[in-house]
Amino acid sequence: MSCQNAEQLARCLPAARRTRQRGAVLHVLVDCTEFVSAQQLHALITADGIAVGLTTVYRMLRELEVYDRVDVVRDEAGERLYRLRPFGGHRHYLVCRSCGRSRPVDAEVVEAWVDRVGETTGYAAVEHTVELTGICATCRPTS
Amino acid sequence: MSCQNAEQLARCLPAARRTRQRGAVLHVLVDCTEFVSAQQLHALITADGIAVGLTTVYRMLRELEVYDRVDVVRDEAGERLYRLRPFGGHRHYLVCRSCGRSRPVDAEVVEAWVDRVGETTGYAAVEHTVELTGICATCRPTS
DNA sequence: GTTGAAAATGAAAATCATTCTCTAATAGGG
DNA sequence: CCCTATTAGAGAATGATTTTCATTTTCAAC
Ligand SMILES: [Mn+2]
Ligand SMILES: [Mn+2]
Ligand SMILES: [Zn+2]
Ligand SMILES: [Zn+2]
Repeated sequence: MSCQNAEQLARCLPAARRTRQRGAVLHVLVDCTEFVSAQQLHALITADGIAVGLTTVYRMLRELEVYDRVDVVRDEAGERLYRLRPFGGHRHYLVCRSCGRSRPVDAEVVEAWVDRVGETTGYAAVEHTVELTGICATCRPTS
Repeated sequence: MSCQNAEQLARCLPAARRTRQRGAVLHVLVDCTEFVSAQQLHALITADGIAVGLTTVYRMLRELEVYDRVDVVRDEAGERLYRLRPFGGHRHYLVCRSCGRSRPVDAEVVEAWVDRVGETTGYAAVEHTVELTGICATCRPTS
């Protein structure tokens, strides 16, 4: 089910030791096809019958974020949602406000625009956040 | 100093009554040229010698948001920052991560891209968040 | 000018995701 | 096995925002 391998992922991180907990977080995260919050992820791991502290889940997600292995978005409540980054660069997503399912969108246009803004304005180290939400076909009430 | 008028703004909201507090929030907000948090705004009002509860400030900002009179961004800590919306439609901003100064950017390209994504994917009611941050010329260390 | 119902206020408490602290557990090299 | 630096995690702390609810205020009607 994994589009990435948990062991491989572990090797990208600087952790000195291999623990049951770190393994569990990565294994479950690899199987997540949608964005999940730290708490949801913790619940999923727990549901698998593995005991891992919430603190550890938060720690690992932050670590993955620092090492650019996850994309992060905020939901409407400001809660942070994580998803393993499928490929090299980051992606942007269109998330259904009803069911939460997301699909990556082609944002080349936007990336180019961001670069241009950086050049035009003289701002350095320009970073961007781009998030799209909508109601997917499945969730749309049948008219 | 106002690019908008507080009284005019008050009329856009559904409030049934005119109070000293509501007036104060709007007056101070009108003079803010940069994004401010609810707490900063509260401090500014207090500094003006007007007593207004923090609760009331939060309430008004939420109201202004519901009625599309403010643009809202989140800083890196996830805190919400508000700014009166200058014109009809919403704007996107390039915010300096060092000093917080922001400038609107021309995002026509992005708006068009968003529309296209909506059409292409079949998602309804597509909404977007686009935020840019960088380091402005003033803040950049002189090399 | 008075009155009163509804609206608005705000102090204090609650919420809740996230971070911090600090002790106990343990991985893993020697 | 031993030792110790690393990791785990329970519980407390944090802090922005929201909720509660008793009190105050507005303003239209009298
Ligand atoms: Mn991008
Ligand atoms: Mn836009
Ligand atoms: Zn959906
Ligand atoms: Zn700056």
